[in-house]
Amino acid sequence: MLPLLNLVPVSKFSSFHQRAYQCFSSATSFLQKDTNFSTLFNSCVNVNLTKQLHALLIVFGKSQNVVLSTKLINLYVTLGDISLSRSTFNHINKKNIYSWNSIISAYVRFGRYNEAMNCVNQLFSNDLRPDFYTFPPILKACVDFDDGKKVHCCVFKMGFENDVFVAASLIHLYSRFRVLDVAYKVFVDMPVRDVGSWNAMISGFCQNGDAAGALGVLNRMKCEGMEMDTVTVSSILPVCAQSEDSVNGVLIHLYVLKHGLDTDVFVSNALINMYSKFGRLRDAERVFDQMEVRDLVSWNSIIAAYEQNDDPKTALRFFKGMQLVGIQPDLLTVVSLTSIFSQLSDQRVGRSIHGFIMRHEWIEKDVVIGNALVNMYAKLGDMNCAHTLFDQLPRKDVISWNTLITGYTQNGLASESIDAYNMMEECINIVPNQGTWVSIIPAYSHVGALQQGMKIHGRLIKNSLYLDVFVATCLIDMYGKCGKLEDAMSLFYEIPRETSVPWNAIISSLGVHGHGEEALQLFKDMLAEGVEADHITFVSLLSACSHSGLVDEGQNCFDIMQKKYGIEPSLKHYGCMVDLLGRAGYLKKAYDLVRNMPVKPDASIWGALLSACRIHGNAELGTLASERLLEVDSENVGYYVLLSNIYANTGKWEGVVKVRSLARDRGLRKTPGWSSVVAGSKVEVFYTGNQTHPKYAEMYRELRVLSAKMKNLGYVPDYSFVLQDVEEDEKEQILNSHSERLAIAFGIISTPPKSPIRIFKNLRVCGDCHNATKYISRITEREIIVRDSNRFHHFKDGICSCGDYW
DNA sequence: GTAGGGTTAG
Repeated sequence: MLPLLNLVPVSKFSSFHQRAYQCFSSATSFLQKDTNFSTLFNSCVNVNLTKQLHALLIVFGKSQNVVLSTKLINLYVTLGDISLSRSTFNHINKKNIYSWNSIISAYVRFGRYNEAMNCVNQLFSNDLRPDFYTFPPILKACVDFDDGKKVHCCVFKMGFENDVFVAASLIHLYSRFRVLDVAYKVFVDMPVRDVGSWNAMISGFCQNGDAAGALGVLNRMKCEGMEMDTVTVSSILPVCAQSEDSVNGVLIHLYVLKHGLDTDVFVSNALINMYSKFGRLRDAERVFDQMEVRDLVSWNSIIAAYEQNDDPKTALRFFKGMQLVGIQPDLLTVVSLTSIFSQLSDQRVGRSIHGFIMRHEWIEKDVVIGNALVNMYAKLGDMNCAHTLFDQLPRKDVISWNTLITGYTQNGLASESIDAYNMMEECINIVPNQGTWVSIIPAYSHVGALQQGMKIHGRLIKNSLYLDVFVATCLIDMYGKCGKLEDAMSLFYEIPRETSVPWNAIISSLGVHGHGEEALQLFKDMLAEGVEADHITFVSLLSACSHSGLVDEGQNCFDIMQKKYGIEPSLKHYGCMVDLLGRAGYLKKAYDLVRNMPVKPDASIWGALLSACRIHGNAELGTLASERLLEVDSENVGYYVLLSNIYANTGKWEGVVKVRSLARDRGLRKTPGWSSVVAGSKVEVFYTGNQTHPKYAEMYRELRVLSAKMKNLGYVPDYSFVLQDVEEDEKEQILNSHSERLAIAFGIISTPPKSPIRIFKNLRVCGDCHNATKYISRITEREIIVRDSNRFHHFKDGICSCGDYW
């Protein structure tokens, strides 16, 4: 009743009340002692009128009439005032079972289960005998207590078990306690079932996520000739949404229309949510448009629909519409808002939502809202705020931790992410879940922490979670990124692969290892197994072609992606194509592609072109690309470095000086280059030019010896990779102190002879170091695996797997 | 005069 009142437009609201008041006044002006007061209750549409009626009952000496008092109790509850219900109840001298039932169900309706149970205990200590009506509310209250079984025994002893209302409550209770077999037993033992009994059983399965069970019961219901009602439909629709069963979902929608169930708010809300999950926003909006009455859930649902389907602007428009009709946002509205403003990258409004939440003290109320805020700050790239807020959360659950860990990983702060994960593992009450694994494994991949990643893999094997497609995909990616391509492959063949997700990961792994042909073959296999390619598949594929110099194949993929799959190329796809053409030396073609793009090229596109210019020493186009680049992103220092590289390689030292001073003026500093090497179970990190390592002298000696041997075999240092304008012998010294060279030297002196060396570099590997590593692999008879920010290089017997093409 | 089974989340 109450929410309905809220929905009456303000203009109509007053006349609605006026009418009720007139009705009430004209009825009460002729009151006599023997009036039938019951009829007056219908006019009491608000608490004030009810209070007046209450006063009249007292004046006419009817306040001890248990029938009228019980009516009052119920009326006050309907109007939302439980304390008036309670005082009315207290004033009855001779309470009967009706009044007890009313006050108990009143408390249950308000979720005040403790008080409901107190009443129950008082009732039991009186001489009154509970009846059929007493138990359903009690059973509902039992979800907060563990004595459901005790109440069931009581129900059983009193012979109420066969009452359809009591049985439905029992089914509901056992479902809530996740003992579906007992719930099902109650259900099948019922001698007579009404639609409510079927609904209780169906929703029991639904709320335990058992779609098949729910649909099974629904089917039987149909066979027995029982028609679905609004409750059945609103229980089953979320299941269709969750199991992506659009066939049944749409069939049920047709049923709804045919039987006129669409006037029910619950049904329409469930339909909106279902269509939203299917990504069918037009259908969701049509349902919303056709609703006669919309409540808070309807608005929240349509807002969330657009928010979750990446249309924050429309979501915001609906939020404004909601404010316009005077519906107050609740916690869930605000959760959507946090996501909307992180999608819109709107820091300012994001902060104001934070303020709004603080003013309403909602952080204390529900952990979800705090998590949503942490997530918002993380998505806005402000990990300081995210972490501060996280520390202040009054309650943290596993999702709070996952949000923090993911935030760090996605902002490229892998070691902070790992720190957060380690802190989480110290909390005894937090159990990591799927979300934890998919946020921590990528962090391990990022820093190449293979050992830790494998430890998690081992842990996941025990609970079979490694078969979860998302977790497994992270593991595949990790093995790929840590150089264990065979392990990535064998895991890939172990797991279910009906969706594109694991395929994309393995194709991308093959790509960064330079196995373009195999990547193309896997793409064919994927299609042969009937798996549909998506836009990410093509990013992986195009980048695989690019790494292997498969220009024609890449071009072909780019074409069929649009023509056969109808996928519009995104910036990522264009980036891959520019990279593919540029690296292969088709600089003009690459530039033409950029000029004719229907979308505005961003920094990554110009960056790809610029790095192609560096490879092919085209200073002219390089300068042009970098000019465009600095227009769209003048903050990224990497691009200044690339341009200064081009100038250095072409001997234009004045250009180098110009770029450097430009970067300096803008307060940008070069990202320090570092390389790490795995020695035993430890990971050692080296910075370029770092001479403070305890074993530096030993490493440097090793490098001198190697250098002499390399020169005998024909190695000539390539000084164009030295950016400083210094003397020749100093240049050699500089090359020898590159971080990747230091890491290799450390690997050689601290691991057994002929064992493989694994190196990670945060930037791209230097060209001279690449050449030198080939010689080193031959001299030391070692396999050297270098992963740089772009791809893998496997050095063996003096050659590199990338064929010097990178 | 009183009762059951239903929709939205990080």
